[in-house]
Amino acid sequence: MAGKATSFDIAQLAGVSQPTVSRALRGSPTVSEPTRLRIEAIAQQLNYKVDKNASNLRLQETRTLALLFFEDPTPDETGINPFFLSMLGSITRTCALRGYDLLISFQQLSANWHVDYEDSRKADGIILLGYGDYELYREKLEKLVEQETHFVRWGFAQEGQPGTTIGCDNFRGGLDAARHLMQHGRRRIAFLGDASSHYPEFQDRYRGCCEAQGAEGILVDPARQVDALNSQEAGYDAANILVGSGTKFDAVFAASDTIAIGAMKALRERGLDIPGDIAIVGFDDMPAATMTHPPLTTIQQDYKRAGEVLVDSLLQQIRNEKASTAVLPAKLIVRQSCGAC
Amino acid sequence: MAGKATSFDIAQLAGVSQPTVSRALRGSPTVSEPTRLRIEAIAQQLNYKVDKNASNLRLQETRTLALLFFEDPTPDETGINPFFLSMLGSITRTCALRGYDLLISFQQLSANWHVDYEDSRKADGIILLGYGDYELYREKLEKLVEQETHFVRWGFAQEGQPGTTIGCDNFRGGLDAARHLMQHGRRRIAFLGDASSHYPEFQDRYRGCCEAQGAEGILVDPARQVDALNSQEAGYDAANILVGSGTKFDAVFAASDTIAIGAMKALRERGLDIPGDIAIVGFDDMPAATMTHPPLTTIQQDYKRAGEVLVDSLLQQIRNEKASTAVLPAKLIVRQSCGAC
DNA sequence: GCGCACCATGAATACGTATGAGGGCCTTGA
DNA sequence: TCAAGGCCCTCATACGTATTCATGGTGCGC
Repeated sequence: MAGKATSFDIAQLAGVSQPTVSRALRGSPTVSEPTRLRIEAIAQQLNYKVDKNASNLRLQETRTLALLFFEDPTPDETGINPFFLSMLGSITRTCALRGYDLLISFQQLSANWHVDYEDSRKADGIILLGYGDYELYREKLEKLVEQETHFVRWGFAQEGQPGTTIGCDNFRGGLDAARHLMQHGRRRIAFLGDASSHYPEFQDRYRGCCEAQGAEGILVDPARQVDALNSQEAGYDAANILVGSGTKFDAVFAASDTIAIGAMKALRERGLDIPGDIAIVGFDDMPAATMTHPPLTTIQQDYKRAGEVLVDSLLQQIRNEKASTAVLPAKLIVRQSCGAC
Repeated sequence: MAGKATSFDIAQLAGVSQPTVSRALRGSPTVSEPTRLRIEAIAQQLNYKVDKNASNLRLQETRTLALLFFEDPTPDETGINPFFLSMLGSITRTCALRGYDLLISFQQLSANWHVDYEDSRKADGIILLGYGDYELYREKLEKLVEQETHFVRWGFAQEGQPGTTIGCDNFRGGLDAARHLMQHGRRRIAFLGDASSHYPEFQDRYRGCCEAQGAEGILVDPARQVDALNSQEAGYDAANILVGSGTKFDAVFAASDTIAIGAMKALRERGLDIPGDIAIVGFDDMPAATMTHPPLTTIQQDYKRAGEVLVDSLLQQIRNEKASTAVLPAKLIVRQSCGAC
């Protein structure tokens, strides 16, 4: 037997026709029990596996999802958001459970990769994972919708957005972070992170932070907000700018753990004690948050649940069911950088 | 035009036959220039993409590689080795450059996933990434070889191993780590990590460490080696055992950064100063190594190059060329935990 | 003006699977 | 004994592409 076994090979050995083999292996009730067992035995013996290409061609589906990581600044492999990497495990596992394979890529969204994948029938749908300037890729999303591509996106969820979005409750996360800091006596909370509408996740976190302070009667000082993109360097620079400006603050709420880690380095270099002088809270609960010194108090995004919801929502779309947009809860994880322990 | 455009649709619009369309789009020289241009224009206008399933079926190849993460202990998504995640970026990028897609999975190696993937023609070859008890999966590898599956593995490279392996120079890495510690006055180097043949990477690192000490006339005390699997908890426990045993040591060489981070926590809790009392060197240079306090001196594995070599070696095999086994250099990255700065 | 070579294209077919339509054969009931 | 009906299977075909072989037309040389 040269090459891989086909359903014809099995048919010949079993003394039946090829269609009977196909039906037997798919569990069709029109094949009699003994015939089915005989075919299954031969298939196993030949180590037969259904040829996915042929099967997919016939069925007009791929049983494969595509995952696209994109990051707005240079998509250097070092720059992959660790939070997304954590989510990757959950996504692959969920795909496997649902009987789907996962194709993965780190291309830029600006390439027309997304169009290719579904059109060329490599995948039945696409999962988009990325931070970045929302305005820049909004029109890409609109094009996807227009072409009726099945996709879900991880990010901030808002009315009137193109496509289906799954995200966490950034506003509530910011609210909880600020509340927690205030409960431990901090009254001057600085925010490190871009608060413009181009980075809506960060903006929502900042809004929650402001809301919590307002509820306590604290007037939010805009000077305590310093823009920062999502990198350690940006956090480092932002913290230095903040200290250098002379603005008084006794706590930092960083828009991400990555920013927080950079900020901690800068604060420590300036001789400030964490959490003695400055309490600090991050966002994401990435793995490295437990390894900082002191361990970082942060707002946890449930990456495990997020992966499941992303996959299931996408599969709903593929089955032409109504895809559910969802907002997942964010949870405060208290460690030591906030001074609560 | 219902559904996606096919080559027949284009043929009709261009007033030619389907084979001509196929030839034109693949750049066959037997199609005249004007015809080709006309066809290309129509294809673009219809947003035509070659159906991969049909194409692959016809060509009997998939232009896809499969990546399998496996970890010997419970493959919990939290437990994914960060070093492998770093490599992922490089692998996907290299695949993209070579015109291949990447399928990904976190299954256990014990499932017969690996067999499925190539047999069911979902992928032309497999990349295996995993740490763990080598003896346990050796027979799996032998089975892969027997079935003539194309695969490459990241890990320790040794004569007589089944299949093709790409790895880094663990022995040399261990040697350099110990030398560096000795150059800064440390004479009693402890090793945290399993040194049995079940974990050959760790064993090689330990061997290098011993060799370096021997060259300086230092008698290696076996009491300074404590077994540890690759986790923070294991590092934490091992360091506690070491301290508790009363064995004297002034430096720790950890078999991985993860172990080192756990050990640092334990040492600090015992009131030991790093690097004042104990110098410490890790292995891997995972992203978190820069975030520890103090930043961790470590042996860097070049994940970027590793990803390229893995992909290219696998592609060589697929083209039936002789696949090259390679050992990549390991490089000492000096930070502050070793007391050199 | 005829034959030959050559070029561009069309016709036919294969890749391996899945399914609707149809056909034997056996059972059952009158 | 024969018709009806159910069961199990085969026949034919479709999915969309890529290639081999065949064909028609053109130009060139003698």
